[in-house]
Amino acid sequence: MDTLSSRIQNGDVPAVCRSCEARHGGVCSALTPAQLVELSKHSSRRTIDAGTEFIGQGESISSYSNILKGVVKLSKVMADGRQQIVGLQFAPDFMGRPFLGESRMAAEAAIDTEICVFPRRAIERLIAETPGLEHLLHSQALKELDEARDWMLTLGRKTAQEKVASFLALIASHSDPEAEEKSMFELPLSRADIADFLGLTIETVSRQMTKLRKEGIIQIENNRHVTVPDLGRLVAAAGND
Amino acid sequence: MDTLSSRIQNGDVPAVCRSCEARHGGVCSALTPAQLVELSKHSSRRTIDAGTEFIGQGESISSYSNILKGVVKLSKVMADGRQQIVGLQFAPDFMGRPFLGESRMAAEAAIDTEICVFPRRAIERLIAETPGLEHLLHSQALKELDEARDWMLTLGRKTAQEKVASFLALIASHSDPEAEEKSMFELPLSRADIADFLGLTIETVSRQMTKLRKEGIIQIENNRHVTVPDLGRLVAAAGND
DNA sequence: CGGGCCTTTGAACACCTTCAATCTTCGTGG
DNA sequence: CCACGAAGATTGAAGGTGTTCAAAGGCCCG
Repeated sequence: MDTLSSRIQNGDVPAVCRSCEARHGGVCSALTPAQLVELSKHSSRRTIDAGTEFIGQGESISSYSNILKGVVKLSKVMADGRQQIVGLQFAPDFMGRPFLGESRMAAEAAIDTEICVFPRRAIERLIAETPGLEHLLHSQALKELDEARDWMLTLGRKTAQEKVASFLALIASHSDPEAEEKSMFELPLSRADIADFLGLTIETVSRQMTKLRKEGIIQIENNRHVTVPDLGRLVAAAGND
Repeated sequence: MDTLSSRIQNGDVPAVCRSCEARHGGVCSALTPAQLVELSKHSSRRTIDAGTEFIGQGESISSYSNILKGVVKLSKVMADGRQQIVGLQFAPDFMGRPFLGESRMAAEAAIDTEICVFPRRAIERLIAETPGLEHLLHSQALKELDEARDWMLTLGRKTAQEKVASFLALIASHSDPEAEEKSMFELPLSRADIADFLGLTIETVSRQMTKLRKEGIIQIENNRHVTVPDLGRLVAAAGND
């Protein structure tokens, strides 16, 4: 629209940030061009292969990051190995636990993922001097809290079939943001991951997927590719009214 | 210590706030005396009897509040009546979901509770003009997110016995903040509430309590009064290493 | 002391898990 | 291009943990 001013504005923005999606929805959208320039000097892009854990549970944290592409799973492990995925993060989510020196969970790329890494000090300084940034992070924390509590209902009170349907509905909502009816997507998680997200076993997940398929609520190809002909039926199977 | 300046400072603080605990740990600690004066004009104390629901799921929100005394349970209900408690709040927690017009869950006093109620507009104006307040609320949101995710592990991966022990350990930690060994407290929840918090039935909760009692990990008198002779054993029974 | 509610206890059952075998998919190398 | 092997997914049968249904016991308050 206003090509002149946007050209000028872009002129101020670091080259690496110019094509970055996170600049619009992510934390960087709360920063001024000058702050972006400063931050970009200390930040770096990183590619993480599927299955790579890049933050360990209990590990001390020296950096934050932004997801540019991909899906990250956050998980907790008990001493005897039992595991629970406590959150999935998608682009352009911010990752890290502000104001806490160590991570209370592990972070692992569910599929091939790209992140932009910022030094911890730089972010904390920016938060202190940029109310808009703290507001944005506060909003994301509240959104994640809402999601965590929704999932507590799923974990505590839903049946295996409802749990699996809830998971599929969650992924569908992140794939086709505004699809009203049909939906198609690739599952970012293996059956084992889905089980750890739902508090079930691999076998139960598999059986419930088969059941949903036989009931015509979903179609599955090559294990990961899912088609949902009628989202309404899936949501109903998830127990969400 | 400096009695003069503290007298002057107290002189600026509204009478109703002077003896209020929340002024130290709660949201009000982030406000200046002048802001406190202004806010107190529009706020009011309220006593809520045990079992009274004072915010409904899906209800539109016109106020926030601070817990002065008591315990509040936050719960979600499914269409068919299945219920899950998704959080417990203690004094001096702030209650309400900033930046969202309606509540995604119900709030009910678990025991007799006192709260200080603020009009929504007043709080949102204060947040916008007081970075320290937003920081405090952000910190509380992150703390609640940590708690919610810890509980997801409990709901998804722990056995009934570990769940009940986890609940008792949680209550113990809120009763005797720094007790190293022994602990005594009154349970703020009925067996039915505990079941809804743990994703179990009343009967299973009862059976596991009996089991913990027979194993000597806890003592119970009059259903609600619990003594924990050795917190270490309870924590171990909760599966926390 | 009686009534109601909450809690405990018991027995049968169901759902999910466990253990085990088979099948599919996909990457690798011949 | 196909064959092979490993990893992941599905399916089956048996078993266990927690649920459901039912009854009895205990606590609180009139």
